[in-house]
Parts: sequence; structure tokens; C-alpha cells
Amino acid sequence: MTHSQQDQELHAVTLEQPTLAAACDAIADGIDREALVTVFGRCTVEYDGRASSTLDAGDRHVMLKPDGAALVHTDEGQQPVNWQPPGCDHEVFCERRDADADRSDAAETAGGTATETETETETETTETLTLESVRSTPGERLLVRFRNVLQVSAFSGTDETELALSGTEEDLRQRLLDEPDLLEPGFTPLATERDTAAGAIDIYGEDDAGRTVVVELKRRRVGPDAVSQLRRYVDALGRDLHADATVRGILVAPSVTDRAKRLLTEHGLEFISLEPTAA
Amino acid sequence: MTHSQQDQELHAVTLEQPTLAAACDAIADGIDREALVTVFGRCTVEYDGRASSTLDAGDRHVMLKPDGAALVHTDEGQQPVNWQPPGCDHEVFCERRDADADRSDAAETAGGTATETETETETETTETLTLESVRSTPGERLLVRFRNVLQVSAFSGTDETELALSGTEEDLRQRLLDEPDLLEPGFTPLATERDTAAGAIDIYGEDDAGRTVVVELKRRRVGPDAVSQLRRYVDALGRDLHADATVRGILVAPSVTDRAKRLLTEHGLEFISLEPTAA
DNA sequence: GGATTAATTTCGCCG
DNA sequence: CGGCGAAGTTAATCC
Repeated sequence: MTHSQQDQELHAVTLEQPTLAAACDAIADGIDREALVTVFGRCTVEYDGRASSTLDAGDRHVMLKPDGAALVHTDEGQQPVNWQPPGCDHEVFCERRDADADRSDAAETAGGTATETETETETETTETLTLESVRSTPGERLLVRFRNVLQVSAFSGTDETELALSGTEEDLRQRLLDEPDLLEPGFTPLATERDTAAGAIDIYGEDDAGRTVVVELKRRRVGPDAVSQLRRYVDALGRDLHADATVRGILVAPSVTDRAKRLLTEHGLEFISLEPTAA
Repeated sequence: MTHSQQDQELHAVTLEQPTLAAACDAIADGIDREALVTVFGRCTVEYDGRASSTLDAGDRHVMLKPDGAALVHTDEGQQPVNWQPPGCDHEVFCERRDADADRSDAAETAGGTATETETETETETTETLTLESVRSTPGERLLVRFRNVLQVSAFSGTDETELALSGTEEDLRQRLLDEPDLLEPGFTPLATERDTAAGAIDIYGEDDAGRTVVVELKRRRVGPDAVSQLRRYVDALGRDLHADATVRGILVAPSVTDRAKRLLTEHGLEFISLEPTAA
């Protein structure tokens, strides 16, 4: 438990307004030490892998995690504008680079007089700091190129705790298994995750008349997709069992949309309103 | 265009090892100035809203965005361990708080001698820095309580750019519309997003024999859910049109899983392999 | 590693 | 604001 405790000791190293070379060293050191590294500054971003994307120059916050994840955040949105999943190798390097290569904010100079001769034809070279995160299976690559870095930080710490979450579909399942009458009086659960040719049924059981019941659980209000899912299981189970067997399909969720309600009716399926947690 | 340019000028303010009071002031100031604020330190996290969760003390990186988003990141994973969507109000305050309230790392003291009398019964009060992000519709609240703050930063900048992304389902749709023969010779697209009682069809058209065709597009390998979706649209369209109309359903994707293939066959649906981008 | 499905999914579009 | 479906979804679980 105490091995490499020094590496995980809580501390943070920060550089403000560093030169690109100094930023590069600090980032490389942070990656080596398996710290959580953040970089803030003006950058462009390129991604290529499952899809492809480019992002022109803007001010963004980049986070490199020791597990290989990379996150590029703008000042808006919960989701990063670009990212890389855990399992990547992070690299950082400085290079002299032709400034014309990413002239992303040069377009704003429109409307000038025709006599303007300020078209910059000389090849300005600028130093650039590049972050590269690569993984395979599937092969994908993220490139973040900074021309200005305002801050670099490397954070170390420990987090051995696990999130305790309630209100999930699993909670709803337990609630129904603990009190099957919540579905309807006489319902008897026989199996969970029962496999069919179309996938696994959440709860498989029978009603008080001995009819087979397929229960599909959703932790929140459901739409047409959940109805299709239930229908798929009912169909498959009907095929798996004797052809003449009656199979009831019951969707359990807090509520359904109108369209879902209609689809349920069309296919002879039922709905029971129930939430993951009581009260 | 130049209004409040000073507010958006690129800069970063950082405090290292601040007192909780100083951290509180800096965070409050950053929120006021609509900066992107980050806090690193040891904290506990509570969430209550669409679900509920608690997280014991650990070292984490918290980001507060000016649009109201909040992100709590550990050193692992692409996803934040806790978060709040855009649209929240961020608040920060310091308070003296009973240390027993969250004694989350006191459990590690096991294995001591039986004569230990160090059980801290005196009520230690500790100053605590609390971040609170709240929104309504749906009502949900995130609480992050720090007992130590190692760093606070406030970042300002501009990002007017938009991500240019390719390899999406929209690309696949355009590819098929530009060259309908990629589906099959003689296919004629008639509409996109054609509405049915079960939802909108990606591409609606007819084959060279005049039969109605429903095309469902997926940018990547598909499983049973996509087959269900296609089936839903074919069923609905069959109901919408004359009862005797023949409706073909074609799934277009790079590939399908075995189970999906089986479901397609069972329901008389077809599959064409095609990727979002050529080559 | 692939398949399947949940998720505090998030996000965008549209009525 | 709610409904609906895509997403470079991510993440967990099972095989």
C-alpha cells in the first residue's frame, strides 16, 4: 500500500506564461511522473480515427491523464470538443513550424481597400508546442498544437474511493425482485438476464395464471426504442418456446411517451409505472 | 464585435496553495468574470437529482464553466466522476464545519492495538470550501467540499471556431443521395426524414420495380437495436400505406453483428455494406 | 477483443 | 420545453 507513496503524494506544480520550451519540459515531466497534466492556451486540434475532425485556433483547456485519456475543453459544454480515450500514449514536443500551415484566424481581414499590399508572402516560422495522443484498436490520433501557452500544471494525488450511485436500472430491478407484487399480484420472477436469440431479458417470470412474462426495465421515461426492445425479446422468446405459448411483455418505467404508448398497444404489450427508488 | 473585449482577453490567474478563504475569493471572482475556473485538491462530492451519489474524500480536479457546466475529474477515465450540465448556477463559500460530518478517510486506521484511545471524540471543526452547482428542470444539485485546495485557476479566452467533423451518418446519407446506385442499381431516393407513426425514416425511396424502400443508415457496425429500428419503420410505413403495399427495409452500415444478421433475415430485411466516406 | 446494453448518457433538431 | 435519434458516444459486463 505504501509503495511509491512519494509519487502519489498530493502536490501541484504550475508554470505561468512559460516559454514553449519550458512548457514542453514541464509537460513531459508530468507525463513521466504519471501526473494529471493540464495546459491552457491558444491551439488548433486535429483528430483522425473513427472519424476525422479539425478545429481552428482558439483558447482551450487540455487535460492529459496518466491512464492515457486526453480531453480538450472549450468554455462551453459538458463534453470536450475533442478527446482521446484511456489507453493512449501521450507525447509532447516543440518544433519550428511554418506559420502558414494553420492560418486559421487570417480570414477576418476582409473589406480592405484594393490597394492593400499587406498580403504576407514571407514565410514566417513560429515555434509550436504539440501534444500527440495515439492509440491502436482502433487506430486513432489526436493532435493539439499550441502557439501560446498561458499555463501548465501537473497534479498528483490519490483517489481510492468509489462512487456510490443510486437510482439506476439495477435499483429498479432489485426493487421489483424484492417486491414482485409491484408488477402485479401473483407475479413470480424466475430469472434475470435470461438469454434469447434477440438478447437478454431483464426479468423473466410468470404471472398467476402461469403465463410467461417478459419484463423490460427502464430507469426513466421511455420512447419507441424501449418498446422495440421489449417486442424483440417477446418475439424471440415466443420462437424459443412452443409456438402456442402465450408470452406477455411488460415495460416497467416511470412513464412513456405518446408514441411509445401507441406502439405498446399496437403490439399487445403492457406498461407498469414504477420508479427506481421508492418515494 | 469588440464589446467586452477586455473580459475575453486571453489570460490566466493562478493561486498555489491558497488558504481556503483566498481560494474562495478567487473562485467567486472567476465565476463573476465568466472565466473557466479550475480547482484541484482533496474533496468529497455529493450529487442529487436524476439520481443520487456520494463520493468519499479524494484528490480531484474540478472545472466550472461560465455556461454553468461543472466537471469533477479523477486521474482516471474519460468521463468525469461527477458533473453538472450547462445551465447551472455556480456558488462558492467557506464555512466552519464539523469534521465528523465527512470522516471518509478515517477508516484506514485499522489494525492498531486495542489500547488505542485516540478515538477523536472532541468535535474538531475544520474550515471547508464548498462548490455548489444547481439547476432546475430537472432539479439537481452538485456539492463539492474541499478541505484542502492546492490550486485555483481562472482562465479567460475566446473560441469562436466550430468543429469540422467528417465520417458521420450525415456523410453516409449524402454519399447515398449523391450516388443512389451504391444501394442498388435503379434505386430512387424520394425523401429524407420522412415521418411515420414510428418515427422518421432516414431515406425513403423506391426500387427499379417501383417498390417502396425504407433505408436506415448507421455510420458504424450495428447490432440488434438498429434492426429493430428499421423494422419499426417498415411496419409503420406498411400501415400508413395501403395494406397490400410491399415495403422493403434496407439497413446500410459498414457491417452487422451475427445476431443482427439473424434478426434481419427473420424479418425479411436486407443489408448493404457501405461506409460514411469513400476509400 | 467483440457483443450487447445502460447511462445523472450528452447533444442537436424540430414541433 | 418535450420528443426523438445520433454520437469519434463512454462504460460495464459477459462471453
